[in-house]
Amino acid sequence: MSTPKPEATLAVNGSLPRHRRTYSIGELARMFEVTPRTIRFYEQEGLLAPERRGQTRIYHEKDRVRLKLTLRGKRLGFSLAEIREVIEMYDAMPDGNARQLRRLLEILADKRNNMERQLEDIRLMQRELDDVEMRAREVLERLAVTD
Amino acid sequence: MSTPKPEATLAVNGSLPRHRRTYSIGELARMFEVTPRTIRFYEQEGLLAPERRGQTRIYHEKDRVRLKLTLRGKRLGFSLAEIREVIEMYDAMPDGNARQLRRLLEILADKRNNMERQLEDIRLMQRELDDVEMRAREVLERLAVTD
DNA sequence: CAACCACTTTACGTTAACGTCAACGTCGTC
DNA sequence: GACGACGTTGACGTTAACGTAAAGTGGTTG
Repeated sequence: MSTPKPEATLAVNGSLPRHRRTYSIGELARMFEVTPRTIRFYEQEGLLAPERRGQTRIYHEKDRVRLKLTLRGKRLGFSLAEIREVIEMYDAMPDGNARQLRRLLEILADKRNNMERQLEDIRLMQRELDDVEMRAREVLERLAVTD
Repeated sequence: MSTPKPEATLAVNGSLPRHRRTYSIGELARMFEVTPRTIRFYEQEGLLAPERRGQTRIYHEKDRVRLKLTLRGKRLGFSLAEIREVIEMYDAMPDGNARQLRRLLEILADKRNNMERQLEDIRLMQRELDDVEMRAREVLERLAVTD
C-alpha cells in the first residue's frame, strides 16, 4: 500500500491477474454450479477458510482451488471427511512430524488403490454399456424392419 | 429337464456348473462383503428379485450378476435409483417399444459421459496425488538429514 | 427514503442407504 | 428338547450432505 490509489473499490475486477482476484460466495457458487449453502457447509466442515471482511466471506485463488479439488474428490466418491483429512495434512505438511507424513503417504496410497479399482470398474462398466447398447440397437432395427 | 436325475438336494453344491448353483443370502453377503440387510434392501428397491422357497430367498446366477453390477455401479457413484432404472429397462428390452429403447440409449450415453469425466477426474487427481506425495517425501528427507 | 439486492446466521427438514433391534420360524445336532 | 446357526418381517435409528425458511445486515439505486 505504498501507492495510495484513488480507491477503485468499484472496479469490475475483470482484468486482474488470476492470483489477485477475489470472489464472492455467489460468484464461486455459479462458477461451480453449486449453491452458496453448499460452500458454507464445506467451510463448516473445515474444507474452506475464506477471509472475512466484516461479516461477508471473501474467497481468494487458494479457496477456489480448494473448492475445485473438493468437488473433484466428491465426483470420485470421496466423503467430505476424507477430503478434509488430506487437506489438513497437506496444510500441516511443512512442519509436520515424520509420523504424520507417513500417515499422509499411507492415505495417498489408499486413494491410489481406490482409483485403480475405479479405473477397472469403469473399463468393465463400459463393456457392459457397449453390450447393452448393442442389444438395444438390434431390437430397434427389428422394430424398424417389421414395421 | 429330459433326464430326471436322483434329486441331490443335499449336495454340497460345490462342483455344479456355474449357472445351476444357488446361493443363500448369507453366502452372497460374504462373497461380496456386504450384509444380508443390504441385499434385502436392494431387493426392496427393485434391484433384485430372488426366487422364494417358502419364506427363504434363493439366489441364482442371474441374481449374483445383478448384485455384482449393482455394487460396481455404486463404486462409480451411481445411485440405486439410477442403477434400477437401467436394470428395469434392460429387462423390458425384448418387448420394449421404440420410445423406451431410445430412452435407454439416452441414459447409456449419459452414463458414458459421466465415466469420461470420471476418467479425466482420475487423471487429474492422480497428478495431485503425485504432487502431494513428492512434497511429503521431500519434507521427510529433510527431517531424516537434519536429525 | 424505500426498495432491492446479495450476503449473513440459526435452526429445523429431507433424502439415501443402510444399521440395529425385537420377535419369530426352521433346521441339524448333541 | 434345548441350543445355535441361519433365515424372516417390521419398525425405528443413524449418518452424510445438503435444502429451506426465518430474520437480520449492508450497500446502491431509482
